[in-house]
Amino acid sequence: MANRKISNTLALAVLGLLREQPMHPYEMASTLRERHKDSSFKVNSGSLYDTVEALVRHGWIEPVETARDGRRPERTVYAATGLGESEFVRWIDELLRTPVAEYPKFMAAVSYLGALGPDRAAEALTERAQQLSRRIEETRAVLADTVDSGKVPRLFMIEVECSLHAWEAELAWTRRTVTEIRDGSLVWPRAERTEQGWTWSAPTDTERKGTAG
Amino acid sequence: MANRKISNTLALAVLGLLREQPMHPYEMASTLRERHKDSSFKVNSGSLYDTVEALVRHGWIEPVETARDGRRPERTVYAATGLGESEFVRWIDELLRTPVAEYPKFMAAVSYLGALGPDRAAEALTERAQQLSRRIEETRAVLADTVDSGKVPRLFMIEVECSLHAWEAELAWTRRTVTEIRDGSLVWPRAERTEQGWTWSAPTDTERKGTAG
DNA sequence: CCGCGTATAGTCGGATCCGACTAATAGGGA
DNA sequence: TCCCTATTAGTCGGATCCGACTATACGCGG
Repeated sequence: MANRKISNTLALAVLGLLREQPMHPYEMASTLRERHKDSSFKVNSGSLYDTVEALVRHGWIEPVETARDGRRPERTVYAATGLGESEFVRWIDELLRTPVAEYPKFMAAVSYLGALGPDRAAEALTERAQQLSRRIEETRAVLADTVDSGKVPRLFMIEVECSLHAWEAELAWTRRTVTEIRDGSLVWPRAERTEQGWTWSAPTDTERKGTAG
Repeated sequence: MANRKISNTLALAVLGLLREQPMHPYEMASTLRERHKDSSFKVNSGSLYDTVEALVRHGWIEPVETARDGRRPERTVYAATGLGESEFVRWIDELLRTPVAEYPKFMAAVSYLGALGPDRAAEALTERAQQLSRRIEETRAVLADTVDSGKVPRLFMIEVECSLHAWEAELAWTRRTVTEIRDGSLVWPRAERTEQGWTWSAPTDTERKGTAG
């Protein structure tokens, strides 16, 4: 069915760009990259062209021109329709208002943290913490170079602040968890099979790591 | 190509379950729900059966029995292979170690917060804050009923703590942003078309909302 | 003026995802 | 006992996603 509601947020980005001016898909992709929006939207050329077609099917955008420059492939230029402009705003409102379940890969892995055992788990999380803080520094640098320097209004990069905040929170949790593993406050139970599923028992004091203190 | 690396984390969940004991797919789904793991993994029946097949193709799991109970559809029971068990641990390690870009829907919407105008944006974020805090309360209740009451070891629900932490951070950012919109510290520039792309200007003092204080 | 790397612009086929559907049985109230 | 619903178990076809690929043009060092 062509009428399944559009869910890919890349369509939101397309709509946002076409609200400013008509464009062909390749230009959308490069504009998004220029504006650092490729950290909020997964810009994949294949998906982009599919998304544009889906938007046309829904009547949210329409082709306005098909130009050919020399013998390069044709470029089809699209523009937002009135419907598209209003749905753009409605969709943003909905996405902001209503939290939906997301399934980040990190959460899946944390879910089975136990399988690594305390030492390897702490080591892996420590490495993540390093990479996260590097990424945070890089992002701060981008903000300094765009917003703080007055090149771009803060509102236009507000999502960068938002994800920065999220990463900082993740970093804090990660570091805290490493500490709790090392000082023994996050206990590794020993699981055992019985006829009726699983039981577990807290390790005895002598089994616990001696690093507590 | 059947050899594209498995990326769906539902496969991680399957592996985690089969490491405990052989199971048929439907039982995997219900076990995951019972254990509240359906908040870290998107458990969709269609995807589940596809994922199981992919795991078989990769040799990470294998069918061990095909039972038929009365005239019900056949149930195929699977077990993890040695390869599957080791890849399970390796995969978790990798997912923990290396942060990867995710594209949450919220971030996409925040990216175009400007399009709603200050009043509607603040209103939408306020509603989100309410829903988030409700969800946080519910999650706390689940933790109280499982971990705090000693029914389940903390390590086995650690991902719930992790996502709780993430939601709290999101809630904090959301509330702070509402405040900044209302007191005028997050400024709405007026964008204008010129021949050379866009310019913007900060609103004059008299244009700014009078709620600042 | 000839390679050669990079930018431009988009296509294609297969992998993946998912919701809606089927179909049988168990349980429980009237 | 008979119907209605919930649970058990899985199938199917289409929608979506994505990486790898094609093909032209442009700049520039030698």
